[in-house]
Amino acid sequence: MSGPVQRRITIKEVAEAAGVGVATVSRVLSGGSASAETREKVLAAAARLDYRPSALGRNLRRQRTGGIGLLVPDITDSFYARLADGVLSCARSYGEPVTVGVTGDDPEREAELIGTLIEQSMDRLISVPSGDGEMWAPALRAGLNVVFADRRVRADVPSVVPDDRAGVLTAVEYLAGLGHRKIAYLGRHGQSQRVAAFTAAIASLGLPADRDLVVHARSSRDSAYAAAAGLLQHRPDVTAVIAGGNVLGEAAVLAARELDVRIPRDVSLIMFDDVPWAELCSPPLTVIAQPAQDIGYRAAELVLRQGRRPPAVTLPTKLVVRASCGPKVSAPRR
Amino acid sequence: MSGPVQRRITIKEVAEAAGVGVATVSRVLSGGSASAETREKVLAAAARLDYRPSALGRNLRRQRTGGIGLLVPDITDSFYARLADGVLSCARSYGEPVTVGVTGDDPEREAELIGTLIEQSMDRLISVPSGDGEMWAPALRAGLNVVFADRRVRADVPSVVPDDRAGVLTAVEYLAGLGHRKIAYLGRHGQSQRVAAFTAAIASLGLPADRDLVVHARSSRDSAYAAAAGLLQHRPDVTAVIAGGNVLGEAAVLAARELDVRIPRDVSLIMFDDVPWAELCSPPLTVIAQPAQDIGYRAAELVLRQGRRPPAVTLPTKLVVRASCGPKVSAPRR
DNA sequence: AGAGGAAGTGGATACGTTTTCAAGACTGTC
DNA sequence: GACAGTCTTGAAAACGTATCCACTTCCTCT
Repeated sequence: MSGPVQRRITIKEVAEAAGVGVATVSRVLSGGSASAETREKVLAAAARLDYRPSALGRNLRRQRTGGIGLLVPDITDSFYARLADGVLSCARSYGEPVTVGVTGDDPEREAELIGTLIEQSMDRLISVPSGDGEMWAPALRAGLNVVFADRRVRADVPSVVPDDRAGVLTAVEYLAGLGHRKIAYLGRHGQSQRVAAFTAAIASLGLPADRDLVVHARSSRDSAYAAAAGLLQHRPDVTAVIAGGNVLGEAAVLAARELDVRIPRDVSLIMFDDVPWAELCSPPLTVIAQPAQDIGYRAAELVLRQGRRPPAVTLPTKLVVRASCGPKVSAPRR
Repeated sequence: MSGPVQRRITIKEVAEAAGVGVATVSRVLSGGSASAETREKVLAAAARLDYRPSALGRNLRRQRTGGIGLLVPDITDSFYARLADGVLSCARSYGEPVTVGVTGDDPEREAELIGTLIEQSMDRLISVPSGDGEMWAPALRAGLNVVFADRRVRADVPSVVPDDRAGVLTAVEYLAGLGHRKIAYLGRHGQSQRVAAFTAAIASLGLPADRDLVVHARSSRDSAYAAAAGLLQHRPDVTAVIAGGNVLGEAAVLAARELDVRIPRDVSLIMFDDVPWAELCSPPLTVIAQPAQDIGYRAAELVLRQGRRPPAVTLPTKLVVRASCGPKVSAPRR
């Protein structure tokens, strides 16, 4: 039914049509030097034949595939979707295709995806690393151009991260200012940086340290809900919680509602990451806004620019006060 | 500073190490016939050298790049993010990398991205088409394996779409049942299918037809807000609106709040696409749930299976009643 | 035992490009 | 007018793989 597929035009045919050698065509098309007359002829022939250079041939010759590999834990998470959008936006202005992989915060899956990308000879990679980044050693040894986003787990890899320390500190200070002393942190695996910032903030403000006040969830929504519900249920003494991401925050609101814990009367909630629905939520959520898109964009810039690269760039976060935090009530909730 | 990058192992070296010819190595590794003894030797040598076949060489030889190209209007939109997640999930089980492009619902950008992917010799493409799909003609002529997702704009391209007709009809019937007669549709460009279903549903229920009751927005959040606000402001007679997607719904809630239009007292709202925050919203949003992830997964299956492909698969939608719709009040809002 | 066939194997080729290299054409200077 | 220098050009090699084809070996059937 469908017509005969038309064979692809090669550089050889263009050369023939223009009456020059293939080398000349290649040079003209990649901006090398050539006489005005030849350039004219080649360009005309290429246009006439609608020639499109094959990335396959070029890549094999150059021993590297263009484009960028991007590894995120969960593309369904608004934060990573925005991060990806930033990467895609930057890559588009360079005309570079982006190959996306979802790690699910699983180091094993991440290693597997790295393998696939190496097989493709992708030499530029942006990743939100899952574990401690040890699986990156072979990739780095192979000369890959790697940039980490959102998390900084290796000193030898340039990273673009939000200012976790300042963000967490702001949140903790804000809650402490409202009288809260038992503050819990609801995080996901892989956020070691942020957890460290949390315990440091707690300590610096002289609040009681309690390891059980940091709870971890996997990347799935179910896991987030379970963690949030568990926290709310088993620790009636906590009066404020910081959710380490928008799906954690969503889970916290849901769990609170289910358990009949009122926000902010019974517990105050601060969510990391400002998402459009935070304002629509009931109550509107106080958040630590993170420049997700910028993180992606800057990471892409870093990985595309060949020049010397700064070891790390940290982007500011911002506290956006809405209505999910209130003063601590004296009576502990039942 | 960084150690010497280690050169890549080639099939030639494996052949040498195994004491066989390159052809044999290739055959063994791609599952061709070989004696048990040779297979053993080759596999051992490959493992010992940690050989990874180069996708570059293979692709050039095969005249096709593996992997899937995926084109979505906006990866930031939860619907398309979930759709992409479905594609990625299916592709992963086949070990195929996925290259993602963002079209912004702009046919020109879409054409540009198609060009980039053709240049990469990608021969499998999944797209949420932006316009009427005319820019796909060259790609199809080039023999590309294309599947449309979410929208069906060409009969000669297999498509995986939600059941727009049934979904819209359900929504309109539900609203009509509550007494609403002036129902507006807030859509985005590219959703011709759904708009047609809307006008058809309106007609089939004997409601007054009014072309101005369907309003269009571009893919950006700003545009969505402007469209929603405009509709709410200029048409005080509409008592119910159907938002054709989650960002439209979000914009409608925001605009209503800004304009002091109460939901559902002043206007009822049904949103296409069930998102986690719909339940968290105030009021919780009544929605038409769409199987976004399934759409992506099925599309990926279709594009990966070489066999005969059905012209179209339609996935069911579901009305989820929450609290954003109420009976029509007799007095028109001011 | 000889013929016929099947199965295993490796050399050679092609995929489309970029880049090197040497040769040719041309310009300017002494 | 000869020579050094610059600029332009095309033939050829290389990138790593899959596949064609011819060759050898081994088995089976007459």
